[in-house]
Amino acid sequence: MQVLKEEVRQRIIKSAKKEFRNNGFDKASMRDIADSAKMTVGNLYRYYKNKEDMFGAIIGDLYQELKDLRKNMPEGKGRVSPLLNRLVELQKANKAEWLILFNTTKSSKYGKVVEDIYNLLTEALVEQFEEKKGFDESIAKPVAYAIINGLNTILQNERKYNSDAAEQFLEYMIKTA
Amino acid sequence: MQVLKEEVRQRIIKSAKKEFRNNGFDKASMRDIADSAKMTVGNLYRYYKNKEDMFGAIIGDLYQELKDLRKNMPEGKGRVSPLLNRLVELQKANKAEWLILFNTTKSSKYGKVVEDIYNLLTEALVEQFEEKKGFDESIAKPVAYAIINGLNTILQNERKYNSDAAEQFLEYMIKTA
Amino acid sequence: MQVLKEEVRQRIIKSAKKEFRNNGFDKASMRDIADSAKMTVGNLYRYYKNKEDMFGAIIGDLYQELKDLRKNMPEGKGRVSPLLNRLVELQKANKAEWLILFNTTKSSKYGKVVEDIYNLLTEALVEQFEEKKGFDESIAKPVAYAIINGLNTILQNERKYNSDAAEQFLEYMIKTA
Amino acid sequence: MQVLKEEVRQRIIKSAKKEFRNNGFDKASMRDIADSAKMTVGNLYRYYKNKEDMFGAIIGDLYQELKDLRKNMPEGKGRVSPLLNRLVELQKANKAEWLILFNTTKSSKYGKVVEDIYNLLTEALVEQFEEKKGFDESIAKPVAYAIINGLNTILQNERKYNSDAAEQFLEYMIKTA
DNA sequence: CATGAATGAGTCTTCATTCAT
DNA sequence: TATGAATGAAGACTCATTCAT
Repeated sequence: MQVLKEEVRQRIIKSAKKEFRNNGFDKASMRDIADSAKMTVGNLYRYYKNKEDMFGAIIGDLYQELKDLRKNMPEGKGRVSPLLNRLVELQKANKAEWLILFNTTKSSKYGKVVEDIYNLLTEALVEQFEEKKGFDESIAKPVAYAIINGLNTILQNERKYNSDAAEQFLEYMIKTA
Repeated sequence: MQVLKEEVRQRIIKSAKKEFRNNGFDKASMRDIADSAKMTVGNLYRYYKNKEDMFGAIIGDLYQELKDLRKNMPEGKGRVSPLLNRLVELQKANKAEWLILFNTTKSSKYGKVVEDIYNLLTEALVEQFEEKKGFDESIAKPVAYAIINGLNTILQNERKYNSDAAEQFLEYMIKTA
Repeated sequence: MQVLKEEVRQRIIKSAKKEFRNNGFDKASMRDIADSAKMTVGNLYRYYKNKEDMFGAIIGDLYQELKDLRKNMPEGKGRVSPLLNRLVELQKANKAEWLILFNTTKSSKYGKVVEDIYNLLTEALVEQFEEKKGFDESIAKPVAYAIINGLNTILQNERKYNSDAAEQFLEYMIKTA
Repeated sequence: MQVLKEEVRQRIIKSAKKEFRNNGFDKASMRDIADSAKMTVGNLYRYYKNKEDMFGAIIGDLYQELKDLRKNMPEGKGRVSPLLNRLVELQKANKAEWLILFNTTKSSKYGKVVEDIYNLLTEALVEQFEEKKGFDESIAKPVAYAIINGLNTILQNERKYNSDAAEQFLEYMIKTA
């Protein structure tokens, strides 16, 4: 059964997404991906140089967007809102990829970006907290993690992205600040 | 030099905690644990049946506490606060174990408890949101995840548990609700 | 664009020669040969049954010449010179093939011929040494290998075969004997 | 069947030597080495970090000697003899290792040394040829290869190193120069 | 009570060869 | 006549677990 290249590539990506999402990069098995894509392991390597390359094919675009986020965002005070809006946008557009990327171990090349996003949001929150009395900047970091993990939860649990929930959740998280 | 059984067991647990915390269950290496505990791999297996058993010995107590949490907590409205207080208490008392447990994959036996805690908090929040206008119950779950992940971030980043930060963070997360 | 069979065959042989010479039989890659010949791997197999067959197509003629060498050479004393002259002739005429063949592992079918050439020269030298005092026949074999490997070195290092060097080298190797 | 570590290490080295000598580094198979040493592949790796490490354990000493040869040899004219004597000495003391090393591909880390030895001998010969009329320096390189390959042939063919043959062969190769 | 040697199934990856189109 | 997708067996290497001593 001879198949078109592009169709095969899609099948691989689909299987790989599932595998990476369920098991993370390290525990994802090329054999399992191959089985699930109904082909041999060897054939995987005709499409992707190696596991990392395959991973990159999946989360590469999102990875770039996130890497560029810092320089594409306004600096200084009041940047929390635009930043969050952008993050939600990216989440919506890259649901599976986002979850895969954010479950990657920090040590890998791709894990760095995730860390950086947390830091970016933390910084933005620090500035915001400076304005308001009552909250110490020491909670900026936990709040940043809270926000992103909360958003990820929404992502994880809805078949289609629940924009309402995201909006409401952000309102909840931010309004006090 | 004959060593007391209990002393050895402690050495193992100490090394295993470090290893599990740094690398997670899957990537933790029995050999590294043995090396760090200054003994041979074989000896590890005299004290613990296998890797999972050793894991259980570490997070077992906390695991029990969390499993019993549901029946030890008051039911009905207004249980958010006591629940959170109890969780913070447990975190403080089991810092390393908590982080190890909450970074475990959901699929394992121990992952279930973590899920259950998220659910318990979610339920409590649902009730609370019902009272207040303005927030839908659909965000109860993300808020629950936000809270716990925020707390974990505090745990992860301070050498000694920063109670102030935890308190402040909870205040931030809850006061609107 | 339909291509003539013979032209294609030549392209393959040319690429294969380069590949075999650079990497030897085992490390030569069919894919690289195909790429370098600007065709697909599958097509290679329409022209040659397999890698070994392709190898045979390259060194086949030289292989035959060398196989027949024994019966085409005069027997008895004084055959060292004509033998060496013939070898140099063949080297000049089959530079790439010669180097490919002589770098092949002894175990293969083609390795046998190489061994046989060494033996033929050894035998001729034995006779020669018997005449002269001073040299034992036990060094006939090392001298045979020395001669051929020395010639190969010349082959390997000059862009165009350096006849002077070959002549001088042979003179050096033989004059005493 | 529990065995002493050192005995096992010896068994591995013995099998590895045979395998490396027969097939060279690249084609040597860890599985075959394990089989021939009557153990599992995994166990090989308890003794040697990887294939290269195992290779190094075999030819490491000889490799060092050869690497240091240049600086341990006299400079200037008349160094051909001492150099050859030293080479023969090393050959005698490291028969199997020598043959393994000299059949290694030039590209590897260890292949460099072999090349260097050929060059060292070539240089020494160039000087010698400058003195004598009649031979051009262009044959220094082929003569160097001839000498070493001739010596290797002796090594390869005798069960115990045939010192007489080596001596005689060198006399044959050198006396004219 | 402890050692550490050994196993075996698993991992990613490569490549000559085949075959549907 | 040619393509290139797919296969399958092999390669080096890792690691939790067992067991003889």
